[in-house]
Amino acid sequence: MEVPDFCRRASQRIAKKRKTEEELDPDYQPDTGKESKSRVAATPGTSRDWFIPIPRYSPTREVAIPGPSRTLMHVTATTVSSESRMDRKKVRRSRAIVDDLRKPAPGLQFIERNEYSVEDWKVKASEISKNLVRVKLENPDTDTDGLAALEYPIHELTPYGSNNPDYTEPRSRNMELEAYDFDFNNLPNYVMGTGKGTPGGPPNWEFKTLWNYELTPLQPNGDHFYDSSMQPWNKRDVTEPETTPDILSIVASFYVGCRLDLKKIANGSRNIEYNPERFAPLIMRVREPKSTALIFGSGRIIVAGTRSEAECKLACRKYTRIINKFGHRGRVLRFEIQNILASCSLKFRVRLNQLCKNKMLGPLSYEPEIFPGLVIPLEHPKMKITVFATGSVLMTGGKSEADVQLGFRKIYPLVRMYAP
DNA sequence: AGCTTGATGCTTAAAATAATGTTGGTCT
DNA sequence: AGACCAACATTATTTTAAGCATCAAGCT
Repeated sequence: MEVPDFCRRASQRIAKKRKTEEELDPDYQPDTGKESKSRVAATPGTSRDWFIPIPRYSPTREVAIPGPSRTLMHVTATTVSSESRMDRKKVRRSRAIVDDLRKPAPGLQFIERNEYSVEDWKVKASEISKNLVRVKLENPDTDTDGLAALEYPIHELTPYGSNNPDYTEPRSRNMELEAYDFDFNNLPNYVMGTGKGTPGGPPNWEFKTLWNYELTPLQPNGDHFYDSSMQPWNKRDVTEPETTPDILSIVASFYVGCRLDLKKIANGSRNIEYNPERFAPLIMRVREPKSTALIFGSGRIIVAGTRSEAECKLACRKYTRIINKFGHRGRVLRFEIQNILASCSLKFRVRLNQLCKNKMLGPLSYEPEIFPGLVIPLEHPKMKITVFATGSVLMTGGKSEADVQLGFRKIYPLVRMYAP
């Protein structure tokens, strides 16, 4: 049997590692691989001298799944919910095992055993984008759910909704879940912006317009998605938001201008953690302003946890002063705010299952079984905003307080449309 | 035994940092 | 078969949201 190239290299590495470990420890017992789930069991009847390592994650690739329905699919990887830290580590390594299915790889178990037909995989959740539906699958071999997400053309799927006798309610408490609805043609379409948007095309819209008018989704009308004689919105002013976002944490970085002796600092100061084998930098905390710093030997320092730009700068000066007590001559150089996290409550609930179908901001990922929030990416200012069904909003990635306010004002009219 | 309750820890996002580890590809 | 390289993961810090799993403790 021809051994795939990546398997050959893997067995080489193992042999090399075993050799060095044997040199260090004469009583060394090689790992049999029985315990490790990150390894895929070798095909029955073949030698166990090499194992099949899981191919690396590849964003998308067309693969043919062997089995009764040899459907062409795009394969993407996804994360797994509710796994322990170690399990997640294993799962990450075992993501996208179908990556190389299309290549002739005679040693790969899942081709030979013909077990990976679409019918054999348990459908866990789905997400609609364009005319493809994403389905998360459960892999019977690795005992991990959500191992891979496959994208099927919709017309090749059996409807998996309430009409299906096998249908079970998702275990999520969020009963707004409509991800099991595969009927793409009946997705609601919204007319937005100036009202001159091309039917079927991307809506032509501006935030300014959104801000001025509360938009109302129009009902599909025959072959067209909306009736052109109708006004695309109700001319009603959107009320000003009742709240503004509060800054929860700022992450900033700066450079002290010289290399630092972390051992010396660790031995002489309080409120520090230093375990270079576990994590390279020294972790230092001060009470006022309440913050934490990661101090690297290169002289770069990351300060996290402050609640305003002014507090953050003050904390940076404080850490520099502490460091200078140990013989360094540092200054605050190249200070830069890297990330601001802010939150606020909208005071109304948001229908996330409808919001995620809005095409205004591109494809939005919403998988309530994995995480109950809907993440909306913003380009200007570049940040990500997570909206929860309860109306809580989290904003991450902002570079300044002004960014946060601007981002919130941009997103508010959009989520306002989806209030009950 | 089976239930409820509370605590804990994980999921998502962002960002910098940097040594070390892993993995697949290419070349000799 | 082995060297080498590129690219990425991992380790940790901060902070919150809501949902879920998994514990322990207490009660019936």
